[in-house]
Amino acid sequence: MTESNASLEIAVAELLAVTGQLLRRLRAVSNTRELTWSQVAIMSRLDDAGALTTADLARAESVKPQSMGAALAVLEQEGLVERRAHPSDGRQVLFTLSEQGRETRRQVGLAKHEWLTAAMETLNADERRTLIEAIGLIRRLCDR
Amino acid sequence: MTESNASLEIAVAELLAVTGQLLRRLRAVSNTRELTWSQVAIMSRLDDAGALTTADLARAESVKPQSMGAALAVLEQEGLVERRAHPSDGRQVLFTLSEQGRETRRQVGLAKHEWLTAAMETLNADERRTLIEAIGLIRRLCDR
DNA sequence: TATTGTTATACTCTATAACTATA
DNA sequence: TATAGTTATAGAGTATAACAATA
Repeated sequence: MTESNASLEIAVAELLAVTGQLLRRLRAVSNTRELTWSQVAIMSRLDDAGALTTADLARAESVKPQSMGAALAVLEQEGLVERRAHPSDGRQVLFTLSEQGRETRRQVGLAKHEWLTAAMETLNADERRTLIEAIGLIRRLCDR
Repeated sequence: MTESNASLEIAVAELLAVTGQLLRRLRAVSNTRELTWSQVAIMSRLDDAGALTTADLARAESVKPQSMGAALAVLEQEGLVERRAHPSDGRQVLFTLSEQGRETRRQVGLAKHEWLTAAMETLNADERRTLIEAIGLIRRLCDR
C-alpha cells in the first residue's frame, strides 16, 4: 500500500513532467505563424462535431467561456470559422468551420503534425499499441 | 501501408489533442496561486539535478534561454531558487533550489498532484502499467 | 568569433469581473 | 433568476531582437 502509493505518486509526477515537456517541444518545433495549437484543437472539435456553441467548446477544452470567446473571435476574424444564431435559443451562438477553415486545417494541421508523426514512426508496433491505449486512458482521466 | 499511415496520423492527432486537453484540465483544476506548472517543472529539474545553468534548463524544457531567464528571475525573487557563479566559466550562472524552494515544492507540488493522483487511482493495475510504459515512450519521443 | 546571459518588447492563452440580452 | 455571450483588464509563459560580458 505504501509502496503502491509511492509508485503512483512517481507516475503522476512523470506524467505531468512529460506532458509539459511534449507541449513545449511541440511549440518549439512547430513555430509556424499559421495556426496555433489551441486553434488547431478548436478547429478539430468543430470539424468533428459540425457546429458547437461557445459554451460547448469551452467545456470540451476546459477553459472559461470568455477565453473561448476570445479565441473564436480571432478565428472568425481570420475567416476560419463562421457564426450563426441558434435556431431556438437567441442567447446561443453556433460556430462552424468555414470552407477556408476546413482547408487550412487540413494543410496546416498536417504540417504541424510532421514532427510528432516522424517521432512516432520510430516506435515499433507494440510500442505504438501501448501509446494508443494510453491515449484512451488519459482521455478517460480528463473526462472524469 | 496506407492503412498504417492513416492509423498513425490518427494516433498523432489524438495524442496532440489529449495532451492539450490534459494540460488545460490541470490548469483548470489546480488554480492555486502558489506555484505554476512551469515553475514546478523547473524546480523539479533543479531538485533532481542539484545545480543547472540557465541554458541547461532551457534545453531541458525546450524553451529559449531568455524565456528560462525570465522564469528563473521570478523564482529567485520569491526566494525559491538561488544563483551562484560558475566556478570556472564567468559567463555561466548556476541555479539551485533554496531550502524554502525545496520545502515549497514538496508541499505545493503534492497539492497540485492531487487531482491527477485521484484520477489515476481509478485505473486498474494493467491500465496503470500501460500508462507508465507510455510515459517512457513519450519521453523518448521528446528526447529525439 | 562563439557562447552565456540580460534587457526590452510583443504576442498568445487564459483568468476574473462587470455587463447585456435572452430564457 | 439563471444562462449565454461580450467587453475590459490583467497575468503567466514564451518569442524575437539587440546588447554586454566572457571564453
